[in-house]
Amino acid sequence: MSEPKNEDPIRTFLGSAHIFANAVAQIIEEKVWREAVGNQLTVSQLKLLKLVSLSGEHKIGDVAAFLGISNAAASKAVDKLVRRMLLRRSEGEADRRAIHLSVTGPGRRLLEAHESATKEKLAEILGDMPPGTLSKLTDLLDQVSSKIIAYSAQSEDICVQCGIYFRERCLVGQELSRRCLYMRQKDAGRKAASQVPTGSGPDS
Amino acid sequence: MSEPKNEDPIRTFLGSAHIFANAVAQIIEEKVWREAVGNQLTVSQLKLLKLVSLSGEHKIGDVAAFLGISNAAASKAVDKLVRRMLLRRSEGEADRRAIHLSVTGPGRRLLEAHESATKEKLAEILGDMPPGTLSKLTDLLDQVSSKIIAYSAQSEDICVQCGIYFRERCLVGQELSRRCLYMRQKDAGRKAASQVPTGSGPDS
DNA sequence: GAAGATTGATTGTTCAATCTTG
DNA sequence: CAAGATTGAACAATCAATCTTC
Repeated sequence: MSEPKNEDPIRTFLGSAHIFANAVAQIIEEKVWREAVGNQLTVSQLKLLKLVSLSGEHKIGDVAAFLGISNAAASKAVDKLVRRMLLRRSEGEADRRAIHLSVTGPGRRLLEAHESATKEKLAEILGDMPPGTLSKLTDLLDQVSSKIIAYSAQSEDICVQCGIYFRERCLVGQELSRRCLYMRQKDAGRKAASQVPTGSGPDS
Repeated sequence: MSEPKNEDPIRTFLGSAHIFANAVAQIIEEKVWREAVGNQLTVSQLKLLKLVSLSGEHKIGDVAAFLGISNAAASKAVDKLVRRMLLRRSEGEADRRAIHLSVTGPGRRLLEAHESATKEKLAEILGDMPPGTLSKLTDLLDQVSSKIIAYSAQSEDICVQCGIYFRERCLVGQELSRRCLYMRQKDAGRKAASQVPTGSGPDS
């Protein structure tokens, strides 16, 4: 509808998807997010910081997979944040090949400021959407994402690229009946916690 | 729904949006598109080629705005495609500061192959969506995109970044009552065509 | 002088190679 | 030898500066 005698609906849909993706990336992430931290951090750095704060310690490879960048890029990004004293890097205890990451005090303060400022802005932008529209849209998006991801990867163990947005009940993961990186991480955390209660693993 | 007692619906929505955007960018564009042309072109190059073929001759600045990259990047990208004989670059007739771009024979053949291969794959991926779902999703996406874009830019004349996906009746542009770059282009083309029928302007 | 396009320096990203630990 | 992390070279993107044409 509203595209009367136009072309391929799939193509039309892709057009909307493209604009939407750009709007989210460029305006919400690039503009809203970065303004919230006074443009002191790039978007990748912000994501990295947030990821570590949410999910506790990580291997570099996991960080890279979550963020959708290469191993090398993740390593260098971590390096930069460590040098700015926002992240702490220590060697793994069990496996000395792996590193452990954690957020420092200043880093955590920066993130908290970011959280509240962003939440406010987003309410301003999307707050007047008809109630239910957003959740309906969320469901539809998840359905389509599942189809697309299912097409590309038959393998079970592929990250769905939730980035910093992982959540407890991820429709995409469910539809694909796939254990994404986040779920794997959680399981590992739970298993470890049952032995040594260090309190790892993201608590939603 | 399906996110029972979970967090902020806006945040949940952003998560889905993120995964969706990644799925479109990485799987549809990066994988499907590039496979369709045998990985001879990068996604940006493909978009550039397609843009020129769809909308006729262009100034570099327009190309950059459509594609969402900087002027400099656009200039260099054009350069590369010209060197590979897929694009033709000639000086503007009226305004010799501007350049005119057109697609060469090989370029057009490459694009046609891409078109049909992509269409086929997409039907395979999304073809079994319940009818109407896609158009409903399209409408919802446009609504949200409008809100986001409206927040960021008060100015009238800003491109909505449709990239190669511009269409005749763009909901986003309508909702914002904004003449996007594409529409400006069309108007200019129509005005010129009424004087000198050179056949410029994209024909849907 | 202003608008358009191009070039140079910097930054960030990837790929391949290397190094270290299991 | 395998898995993980880091480094070096190549490449693309941006910003600032320059050059040409109006």
